[in-house]
Amino acid sequence: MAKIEDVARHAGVAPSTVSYVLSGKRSITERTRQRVLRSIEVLGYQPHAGARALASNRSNVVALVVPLRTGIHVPVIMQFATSVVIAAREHDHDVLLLTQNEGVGGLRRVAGTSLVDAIIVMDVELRDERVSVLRDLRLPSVLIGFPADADGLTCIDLDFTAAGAACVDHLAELGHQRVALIGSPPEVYARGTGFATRTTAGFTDAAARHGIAASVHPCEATSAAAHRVVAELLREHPDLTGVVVHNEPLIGPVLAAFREAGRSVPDDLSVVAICPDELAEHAMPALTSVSIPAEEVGRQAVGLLMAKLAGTPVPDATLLDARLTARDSTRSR
Amino acid sequence: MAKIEDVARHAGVAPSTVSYVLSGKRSITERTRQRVLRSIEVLGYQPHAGARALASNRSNVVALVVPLRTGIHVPVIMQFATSVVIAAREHDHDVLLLTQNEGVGGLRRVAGTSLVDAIIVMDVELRDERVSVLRDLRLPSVLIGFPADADGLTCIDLDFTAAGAACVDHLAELGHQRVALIGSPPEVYARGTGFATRTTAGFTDAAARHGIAASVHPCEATSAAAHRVVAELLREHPDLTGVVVHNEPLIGPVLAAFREAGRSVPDDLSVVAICPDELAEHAMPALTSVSIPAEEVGRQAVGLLMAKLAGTPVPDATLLDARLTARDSTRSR
DNA sequence: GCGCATCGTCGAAGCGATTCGACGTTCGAC
DNA sequence: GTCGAACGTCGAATCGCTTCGACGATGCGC
Repeated sequence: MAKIEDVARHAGVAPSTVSYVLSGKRSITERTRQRVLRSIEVLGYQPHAGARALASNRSNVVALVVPLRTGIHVPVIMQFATSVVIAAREHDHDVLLLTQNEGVGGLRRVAGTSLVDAIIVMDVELRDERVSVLRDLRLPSVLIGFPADADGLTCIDLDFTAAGAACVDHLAELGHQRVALIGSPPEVYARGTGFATRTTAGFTDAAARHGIAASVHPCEATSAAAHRVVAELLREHPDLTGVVVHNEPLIGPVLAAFREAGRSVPDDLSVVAICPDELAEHAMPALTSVSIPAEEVGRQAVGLLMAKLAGTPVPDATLLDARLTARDSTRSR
Repeated sequence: MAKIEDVARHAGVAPSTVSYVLSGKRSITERTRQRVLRSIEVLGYQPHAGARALASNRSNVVALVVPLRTGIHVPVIMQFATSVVIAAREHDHDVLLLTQNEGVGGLRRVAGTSLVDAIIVMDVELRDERVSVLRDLRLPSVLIGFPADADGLTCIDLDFTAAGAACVDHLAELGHQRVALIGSPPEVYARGTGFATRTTAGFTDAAARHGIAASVHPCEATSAAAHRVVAELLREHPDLTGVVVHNEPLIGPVLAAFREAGRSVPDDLSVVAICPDELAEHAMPALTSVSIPAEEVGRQAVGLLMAKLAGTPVPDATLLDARLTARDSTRSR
């Protein structure tokens, strides 16, 4: 493996010059710059990551903590993780994967050993022990989701409150008088996961504002549970005409259950989903939805992190717009 | 941040002694060992990853290349990735996440900069350009899946041939005379992804061996496509009584389609799935299935990698047993 | 009681980059 | 024509750890 010294010798310059060519931190004559680049190419030189990290005090690696809990939709996580990796690469960084189960210790470890320069944490809960650790670590970090006490932390997420409200606004505009929200599994609410409770709040408040009846139904992510909830809804609220589903794996089963119960979407019932766009587009019928912009969140999270690494100040909270796209599952009455 | 020298001073020993306490590469008197450990704890010492990597020529990081293509079931990937991370941590390694889209360049980069010690590649295709690169890199690697030319490489996967066969064996034993396989989307076959073609082969061969009629149906992972395939099956093969589904997202929709077509599972039709156990258990009815042991594959892949890193010889190919679990979706005729 | 392994520890030499101060040139301003 | 600033390059120090050879002390066999 060629080292910087080899490159320097080959190009007839000092090692430091090679370093400056690579980093651009000092000006270099175009002529020697080209010569050095040529040598790098000829020798196939690739700087040693460890040496670089040691000397520069930067590893160019960011940690990504992904959840592995129940009740959260895996494809969304994956989409998000992927976009983080891609965005990080665009900023010349790599991504170290950490799982929830290493917990706080994992954060301390990767920070303490200088393995990573910064941390992204997904699926933050209202009361999250990692939050205080992150605050103590002197590494930049970005949280996906909002803890109860977000002071001094950088957080980003879809504006779920607005998302819940947007669904109701849409249904109210179409003239619906009673709506229901089929939400995340009970354990998710119990954990105090921000996105679930915020959606409910937005949903409930908007319904009140419009003066229409509303109810909230947490639901396990199984086909059986979906059928149960649907049966219950139809039984207890015969006047129900608008349904919001905020639980990705349930979308198919809920639609199927309505169909099997003899209710047609959108003729008898209007359905709005909060889910990634592809999911809404591929459903039958295509669903009116508020999209969960996982990719956008990932990209922006990395952007915030890089800004912090560069010392640029960033906003504490970033809420992404809730955009509702009308498709074929809602209709006015 | 405390360094090894601080620990050494605090414990009254040489830095090298601290290092040996940590690595165990030379014997140390229990008394000084304890003293050093104490100092480490008191000072909260954590070795600098970069310095360690530079000096030892080992980063203690393995790269994991995950696919981000269409037609592969995301939760399975995630399960697998998670188990890799956990297993790696048990061997004191971390995991660097790479995405397919960085391609061969990504492999060259992380290897060339000594960022990682070893590589795990998921979703290997029959003709995969990464394969030759991996062979050239002098880093240990493990492939999940089998390329056409696996010479000199370490591969591991579920024995999909056996899985396809096991499904047919089970149905044949129950007396079924015509079976169909609903498989991955066409593009997956087109790419030459090993697991899809191997399942089909096992399925077809077993059917021939049992002398029963069989057909194979690639299918997009959408509810609409599922309905289409089911309709086609019922129309073209009225004598069909056994169905194998090897396409996770389709399981729900296929069951729903049969139900809507007035066919009961398992009374009219027996269904066997090839999918993770939880999925089979949560379906309605619970599905007889050959499980995809993602976690097991992940753990073993890491095990193989660690063995290679330690210089222990490992088998070129590891095929995990296809275990069929009978549940409520199959019945004899 | 002597010589020889073995054991436990030390010191110093790397590992391969970055970075800072220094130093000779060049160029524009006066 | 001189002076100073800006520019381009170099050399050396440094980052924090591992590892190898050396060396005194200890234990064993004879």
